[in-house]
Amino acid sequence: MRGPSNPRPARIADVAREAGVSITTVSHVLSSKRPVSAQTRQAVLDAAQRLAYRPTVAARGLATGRTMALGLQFPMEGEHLLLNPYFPLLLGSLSAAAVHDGYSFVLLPARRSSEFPLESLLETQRLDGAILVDPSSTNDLLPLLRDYRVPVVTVGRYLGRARTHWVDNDHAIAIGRVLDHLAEQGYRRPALISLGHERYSYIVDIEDSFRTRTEAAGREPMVIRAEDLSERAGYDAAVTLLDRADRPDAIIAAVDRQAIGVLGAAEELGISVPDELGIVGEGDTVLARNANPPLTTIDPRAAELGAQAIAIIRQILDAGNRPGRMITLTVETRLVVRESTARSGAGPEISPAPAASP
Amino acid sequence: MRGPSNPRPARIADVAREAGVSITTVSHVLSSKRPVSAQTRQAVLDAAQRLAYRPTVAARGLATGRTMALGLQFPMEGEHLLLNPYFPLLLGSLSAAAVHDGYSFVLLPARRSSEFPLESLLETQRLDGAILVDPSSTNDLLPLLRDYRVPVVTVGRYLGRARTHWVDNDHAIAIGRVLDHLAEQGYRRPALISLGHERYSYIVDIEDSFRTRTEAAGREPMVIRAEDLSERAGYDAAVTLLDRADRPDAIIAAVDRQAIGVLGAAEELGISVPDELGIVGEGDTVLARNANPPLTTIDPRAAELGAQAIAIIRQILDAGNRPGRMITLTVETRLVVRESTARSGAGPEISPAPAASP
DNA sequence: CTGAAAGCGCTAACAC
DNA sequence: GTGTTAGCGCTTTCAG
Repeated sequence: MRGPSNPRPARIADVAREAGVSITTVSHVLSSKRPVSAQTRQAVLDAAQRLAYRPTVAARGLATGRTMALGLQFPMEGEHLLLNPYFPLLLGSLSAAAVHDGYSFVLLPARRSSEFPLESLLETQRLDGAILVDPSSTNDLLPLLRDYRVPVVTVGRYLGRARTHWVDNDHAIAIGRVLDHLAEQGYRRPALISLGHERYSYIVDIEDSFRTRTEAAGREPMVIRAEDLSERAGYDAAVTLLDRADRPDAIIAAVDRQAIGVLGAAEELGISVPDELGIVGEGDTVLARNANPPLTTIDPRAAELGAQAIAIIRQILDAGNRPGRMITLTVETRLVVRESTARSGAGPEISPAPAASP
Repeated sequence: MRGPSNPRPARIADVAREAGVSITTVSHVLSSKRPVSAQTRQAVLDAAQRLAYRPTVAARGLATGRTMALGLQFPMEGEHLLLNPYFPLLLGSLSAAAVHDGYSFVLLPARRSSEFPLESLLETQRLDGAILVDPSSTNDLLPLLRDYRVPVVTVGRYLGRARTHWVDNDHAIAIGRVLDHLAEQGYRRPALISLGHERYSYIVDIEDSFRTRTEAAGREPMVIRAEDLSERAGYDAAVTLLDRADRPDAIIAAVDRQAIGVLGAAEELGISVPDELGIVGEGDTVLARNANPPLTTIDPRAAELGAQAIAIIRQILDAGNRPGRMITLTVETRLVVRESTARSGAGPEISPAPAASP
């Protein structure tokens, strides 16, 4: 069935009447801000369910002084070459979680510009909080939000001066898993393609853990920094790597887009994948899935990242943000093994997806 | 100077006091919903200005029954290969205009999925309206929004059954300008790279107008459909085109990303740009600007498109949407001439940017 | 042309 | 453990 069913949405008073209690009680059942007897509680919940009750966002906002709007910024503007097919996944999960909690978004630019009334927005206190995805350390917005005391949660850590709440992948574990997998498949000289500038925590993390792990294994780390996250940059980096005397037999790329470029380079140079060269990407995007051969990739678990980011915001807003006390959350990645590293001919395998660790 | 200045934002009552009138009058001045004497009006405006007054979105929403939230959907999810660096520009302008009018966004997925509580959102939280950017004709969302009577404005026309309000570029004029320019520069056999599926009005428009114009000039239209909007697809299409006996001496690509691919193909085949081949892109993105040589491109005037889309929404909401009466707005593009078509060695030129035509 | 006052739906003192 | 009630800031009848 389809189409609108409730001509007039249920109000809190309707629920109260239906459950035979006062609206106060309904309010408290829904917010759990004061104890309610189990019986009453259940009656209210049932009534709310029956009437498909949803609090009116505006009314709640007016009463609590909240706006129910969150700032949202992600690496798009001015850095188009960083466009990452993983963002859509993340945005989807952020939006789903936000909708669930009654929040909507104000899309924020990474840098101030005359076109966007940023100051006026902040001045009039219209944001309850803000979520910044992969903020570069040169991000203009973060210091500004701090000045205006807007609680900020970043997805990926901010490397600038300010401290923020954050949720991030555990990239050390991720790289460890990749290297273990490559070793198992008999690859001996893995190389890493990262990014030409270290403005993202993600890049720093994968470089560091790759270096550490490789050196621990008694090998010299092969790391090359690509221009950007594009296929082209991946291609260029791969060509350089594969031209070396001690050429790598496996390449880990910072993102799937680059990995696609690596694949192209291998193809062009007549290097067979996965036999002569293993390739690993990151993002678990369609790019990796649809490649030929399909690419082994690190799944950052975007859905989890998004949900946790919103959860942190809610926690801060509900608890009345003790300043200085930062909430940080690590989400484990998942290694998705596909043909691009399946040297042994074993079928694809997928590592278990653990829950976020607190 | 920086940081929060107003500890307590001004309320409508403050403005009323400051101007020596009632809050009713202030409200009416701001909404122009009933006549107010010029004197009083000015006094109120001045007071509001002085106090930097901004209406509280939640309060207004409560009083009017609006949510002040707009659905926003653009081609990201599930169609990652369509990622277009022009979207960030458009999103920026949409967001700026929305903020100005007090609106925030709920990011909507193009297709229903179990992860996103779309039905529940529509049942309850009621969006005031929705903006769909380049909706494909197979878009799931549009029919759903219709069923729930959410006013929809599309950027680019929707080719499915339903009619919507829309704002769109005038692609016929755009292609005309490009062809004129190419002819001036002495190019005689222009070809067009479009998209493999006709699900977007944009693609239909440029193909049609290219065909019409070329045939009118007594030539056979050379049109090839690329796989997607990626550099790779542009490259592949260009290689095919440049392999023909009657090979084109100019290529117009549907988007800048493809045009970059065309450039790569020319380079690889040893075809000089702009001498042997002229290249034109679309989007006026950094991709075109930073290419070597810089690419001539069609500027869709994203800022104007975004502002107009929001303006239409506001008009519908304010006027009380007479159903059936669709608002449509055409925004003229601008041709940005750069080296990739500068055969005559003349410096870059830019066509004037006309205002939106009503 | 202008004002007073009654809500809009919810939260949170303040009672009991 | 539960209910009464006074706002939150704005729009909008209804009076004047």
